[in-house]
Amino acid sequence: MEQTAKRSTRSPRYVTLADQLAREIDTGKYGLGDLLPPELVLSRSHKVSRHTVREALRRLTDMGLISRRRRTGTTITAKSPQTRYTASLSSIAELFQYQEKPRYQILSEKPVSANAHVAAMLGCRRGTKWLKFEALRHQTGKREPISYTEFYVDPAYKEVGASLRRKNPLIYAFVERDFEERVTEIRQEVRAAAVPVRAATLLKAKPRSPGLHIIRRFLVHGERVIAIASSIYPEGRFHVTLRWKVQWHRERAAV
Amino acid sequence: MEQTAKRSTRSPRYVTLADQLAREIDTGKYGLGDLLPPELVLSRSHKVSRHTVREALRRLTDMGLISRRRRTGTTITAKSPQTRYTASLSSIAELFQYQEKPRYQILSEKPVSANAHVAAMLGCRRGTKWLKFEALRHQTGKREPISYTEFYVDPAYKEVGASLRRKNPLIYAFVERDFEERVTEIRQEVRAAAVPVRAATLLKAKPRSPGLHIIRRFLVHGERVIAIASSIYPEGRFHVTLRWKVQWHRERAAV
DNA sequence: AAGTGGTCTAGACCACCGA
DNA sequence: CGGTGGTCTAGACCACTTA
Repeated sequence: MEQTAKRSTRSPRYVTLADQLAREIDTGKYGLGDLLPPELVLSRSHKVSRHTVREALRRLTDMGLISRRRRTGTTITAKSPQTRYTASLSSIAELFQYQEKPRYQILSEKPVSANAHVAAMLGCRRGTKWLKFEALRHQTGKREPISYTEFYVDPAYKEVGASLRRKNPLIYAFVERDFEERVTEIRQEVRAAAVPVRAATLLKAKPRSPGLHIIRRFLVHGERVIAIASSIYPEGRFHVTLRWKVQWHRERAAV
Repeated sequence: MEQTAKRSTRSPRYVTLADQLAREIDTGKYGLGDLLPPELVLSRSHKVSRHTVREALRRLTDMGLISRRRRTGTTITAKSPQTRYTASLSSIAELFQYQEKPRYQILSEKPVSANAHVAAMLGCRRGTKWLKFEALRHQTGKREPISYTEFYVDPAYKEVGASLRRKNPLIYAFVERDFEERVTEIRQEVRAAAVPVRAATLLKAKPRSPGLHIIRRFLVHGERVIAIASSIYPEGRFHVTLRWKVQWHRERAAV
């Protein structure tokens, strides 16, 4: 086998190699939790440079098939690709999909202790302490508010209170400023819900009319919830849009 | 400057370089649409190997700051990071968030020509031809259907018709099987909507009660729409969940 | 035709961390 | 301590694309 082999395929070697390894993982040559051979071994056995091996393994990592640790080696973490499509967010602000700067009107602020209902919604134990805010979001030029939000913040994050107590606070802005560096994960739930009577009054919407109920949980270290926003949007005032794009392409059969 | 310089920082060189370039882009040394110097120039001017430059540029690409094309060069596409949080989908099936295999019941099938309303929803010109299906999605163990879906498919994709005409078709399955290789983008819209009378009857739901209206557009080549699913989910039967995770971390000041 | 990014090799040293 | 992946160098040829 010479240097350039034949490579009738147009694919780079690292793609060919990645595909081959992916197939071997899928067909059971390596099982979940098994170790892939070290880079140098793969390099020798496949007659490519270590760089090419690393490029291939990077590809498998992007597919979510393997995870790598020094000294330990390369572990199989999945048998088939995990992340074919991805959507992205440039900032927390975008999660709320503002076209322009929104204004928030804080209606109330008080410390609360989670009762059963709140505990369920917040995914915490009963009795946990939270700082609760009620707010209306307004859009310039519109008479009716866009949404009614109940905002729960871990009391440990006191600076949030100060941010919100400012006149004309920007909830998203405070989240950005105070949290963005720390928030490692955001979980979002979107449901259909009738607009509750109290919210409807504040929102100038028809009580029990259709609405979106969106809960957004902000986590640090991927597990601890530090803030939750539970929002009601009456029909027609807001919608969630998402663009999923393919992250990588399957190679065409062959081999 | 020696080989190893001083590097009091623990960061690899490609990270340092990426951060420096990101800062230069942010502070206006390079403007939107400008070209970054070629790899070889950066390699010489920063006294690092081309490989290190490429690693740094890969990082900037991941941040969405630059896009690269052969012969043309490296173009600045944003002044600040674009994709701090990402969500992922392992397959098209997951878009519909099935816990188990759903069953679809096809109610009707007919060719249609887009009228104004359909054209608006599908984002196409009036008069465009589509193959339209109506379907109910059932979940085993539940008496009521989960959703009512109007499905529009580009007639060019005939095999879809065949797939759907099979007994007990799996819409997601056909999308997977017939489309997955080609679909490069999916756009999803989630709105609040009252359940229309016809859908309510089929779904055994209260007419005009709150529901989710979800439109999913399937695109090839990132622009041509080949299929659209417009679904109604009555309250309590379905919800959309998303997990956004930080993709990369800002480097700590320094430098 | 020429210059860009894309791929690839052969080597080297380093940092981490489990045995 | 030794072996792993992580970083880095100095080269080379290739493929694409547009001026």
